[in-house]
Amino acid sequence: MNKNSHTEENYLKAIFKLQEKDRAEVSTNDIAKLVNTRAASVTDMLKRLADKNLVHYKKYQGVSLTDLGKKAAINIIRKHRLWESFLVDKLNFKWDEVHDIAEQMEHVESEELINRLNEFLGFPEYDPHGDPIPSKNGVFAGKEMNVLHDMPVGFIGIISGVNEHSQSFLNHLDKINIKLGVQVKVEDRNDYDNSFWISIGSTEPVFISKEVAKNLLVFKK
Amino acid sequence: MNKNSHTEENYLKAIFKLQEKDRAEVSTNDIAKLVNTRAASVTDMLKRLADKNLVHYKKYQGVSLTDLGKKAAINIIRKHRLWESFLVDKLNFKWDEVHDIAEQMEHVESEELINRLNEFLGFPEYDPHGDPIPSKNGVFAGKEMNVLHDMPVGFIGIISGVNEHSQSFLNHLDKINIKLGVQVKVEDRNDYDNSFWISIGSTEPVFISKEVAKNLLVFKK
DNA sequence: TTACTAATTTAGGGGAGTCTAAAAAATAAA
DNA sequence: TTTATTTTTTAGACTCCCCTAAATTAGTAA
Repeated sequence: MNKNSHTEENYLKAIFKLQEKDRAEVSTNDIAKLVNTRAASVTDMLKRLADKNLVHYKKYQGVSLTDLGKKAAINIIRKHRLWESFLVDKLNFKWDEVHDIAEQMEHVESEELINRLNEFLGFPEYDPHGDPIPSKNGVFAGKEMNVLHDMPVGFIGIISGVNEHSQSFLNHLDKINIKLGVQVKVEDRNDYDNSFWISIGSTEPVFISKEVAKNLLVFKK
Repeated sequence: MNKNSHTEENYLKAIFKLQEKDRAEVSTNDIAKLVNTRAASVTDMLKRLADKNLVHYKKYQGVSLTDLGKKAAINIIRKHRLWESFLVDKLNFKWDEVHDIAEQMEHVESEELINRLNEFLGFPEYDPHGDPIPSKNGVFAGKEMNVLHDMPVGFIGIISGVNEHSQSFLNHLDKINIKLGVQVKVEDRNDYDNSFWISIGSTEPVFISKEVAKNLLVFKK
């Protein structure tokens, strides 16, 4: 993992948080507020992040994280929440005192350190504020995965796993542009054959059969 | 205490260490080596540090820390050594693995954090390398350590510190089973190359070169 | 559709910290 | 004491991240 600067990490984290909330493309102004800087500075940084393939960015269109960027963001959040747990559980800080300190500690760079810290804390699943601590692989606890097939029209979630691991199935997913981590929305379902219309991200809806829908796992958003 | 940048803190720490050793004015070149940069960059920084009243500096005359600078340097060293203790005592790192991580953690800014960490660790007086941890007020625990190299045949003592903190040196010590706290006896010394035969605890005597002997500190028993 | 407003981007510049190359001072050698 | 060598400093430039002011685009209301 190529090291990103502290500043870059803070931007990634901010974008992730906004994306989580608004489920949409993130605006320059909102980022500026969150990282406590000016819009012009944000634009500057977005270009740099795009160059490093950490965000998708088109002028005036807002940004979203790439897979790489999301991975980096989640990693920072993982570190932040583990350190918060440490501060509260081991050093007896109160839960409202730890944010600023964890904000600094989250930038310490050592995979091994975080793994050991995690173990030392007894593999906590939630931080002192009740926020889930993502695993090493970026999976958040506390969100049960559901089979897409069982979800109602209007459901919005994140593709987070598969029930079927065959070459042909995974290949099919690739073709219709379904990847782990992308957002899906159930647009419509056909009662006759239990097939679905779903939209992936912000593209045109695609058709999937019940066979596919039964093998796709989603997080509720 | 006005916050100094990470970089400034690293320079202060470096100057402190050099001053400790040579007890003289510190040279630009030596600093450059220690902070892993070029002499020109050091000169730049020295001016900035002088402006902030952290060092006494006159062109071509070398530098020394002001009281303010020394206070800041000691504070960083305190944090560094406390974090090293944490890493070894609580997270079970080996003593040769912790330096780089502590180098990052030492810059986390929170008085309260360090005080609580200190308490959590049981108010340790020495870090895992045997170096004294300065108190909040900058007082180092006193101890009369001797360089093993200067000890006569027959000397018995306790390994209590090192003069050299490189990964490779510490690793070498591990290999020949030298750890802090173990008893050593000088069995023989070879005048030709100043190498030693020493016994560690009750095992067979081992051979150490003068380079090693000069970097090992012992308490008289 | 046009005009206005809000959001975003460009242009230009600044500070911190880094670098290389060249000049100046200090030190060592002849 | 003059010369050669080493150390240190200056000069000029680069990157990262920030800023303000002005221009551009998008969105909204008339």
